Amino acid sequence: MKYSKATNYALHTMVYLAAVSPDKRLGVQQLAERFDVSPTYLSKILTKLVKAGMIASVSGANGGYKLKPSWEKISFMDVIDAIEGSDSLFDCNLNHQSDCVIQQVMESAEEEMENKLKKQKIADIAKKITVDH
Amino acid sequence: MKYSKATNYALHTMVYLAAVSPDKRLGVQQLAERFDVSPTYLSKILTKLVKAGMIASVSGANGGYKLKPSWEKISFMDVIDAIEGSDSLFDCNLNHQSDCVIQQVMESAEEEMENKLKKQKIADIAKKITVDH
DNA sequence: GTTCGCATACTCGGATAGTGGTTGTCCGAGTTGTGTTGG
DNA sequence: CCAACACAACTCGGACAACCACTATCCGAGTATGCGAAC
Repeated sequence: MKYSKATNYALHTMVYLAAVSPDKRLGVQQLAERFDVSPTYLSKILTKLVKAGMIASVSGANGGYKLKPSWEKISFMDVIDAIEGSDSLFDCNLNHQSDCVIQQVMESAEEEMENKLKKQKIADIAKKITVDH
Repeated sequence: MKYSKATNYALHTMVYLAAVSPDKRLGVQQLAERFDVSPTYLSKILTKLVKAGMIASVSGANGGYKLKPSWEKISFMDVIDAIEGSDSLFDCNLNHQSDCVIQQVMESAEEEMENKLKKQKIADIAKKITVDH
């Protein structure tokens, strides 16, 4: 089990947008070049972030992606949910009568991680960035 | 991203072995029937637990699987590691100069979950089981 | 009664295959900025 | 000088393909148990 590369690209893009300049519009080509991905693939990932309401896309010449006004509230968890979906990491598909105790344990452990990720805002990390990411 | 079904089967098997009777030997057929899996597939999963030193397998007539003496120390995390491997959930494969801050955030969040899973012993959960699981 | 051998029940592990999700690529369509042309 | 038009740059989104991990099955090999036959 691993987080997908798409999640990685999404997180890096968000942090980069926040670090460089939250108002600046950046073309997918520049972003793709920076992260060494194909532009069309990155575009597909960013579309998910657009649908989740985190960034805005501008078509046409000089178009690109830009953070939306409410960007400072966005957490790591938000981005991950947008890409991976918000399903639980663990599903007990066995049909026992009662609620599955194992399921409960796994979910509560997962919550620990999610709480940490909800606290971590993209904006906080963007401040720490110097050149890269 | 999801935990595999194999992990679910492994956890259920461990809890079941601990609940029924830690010394009792159970055939893979009974176990498979209980969890509604094919015996050969479950056997393949349990082999990983054997190699991790959690259970012992006995060949031949009246053979089966049994918990090893040290079973009470086994945590959820141990079982998950045995099945899924102990790699980090998140790998930043981008080559930036410095250490990736995003990677650090993800790893620390993951640790929160892992700590919880390390505290949860199979034996503790086995006590809560009545009939099923 | 004891021992040997065989059938039986069982796990082990490699080979194999289906399936679904991830990772990409390709391309046509739509959109915006810019420059050019014609009045 | 201004308006209309054409072109270039760019994103959008669907279709499609390669790849890999997960899931699962099959079967031959090895192993322990128990029963029966032979001495």
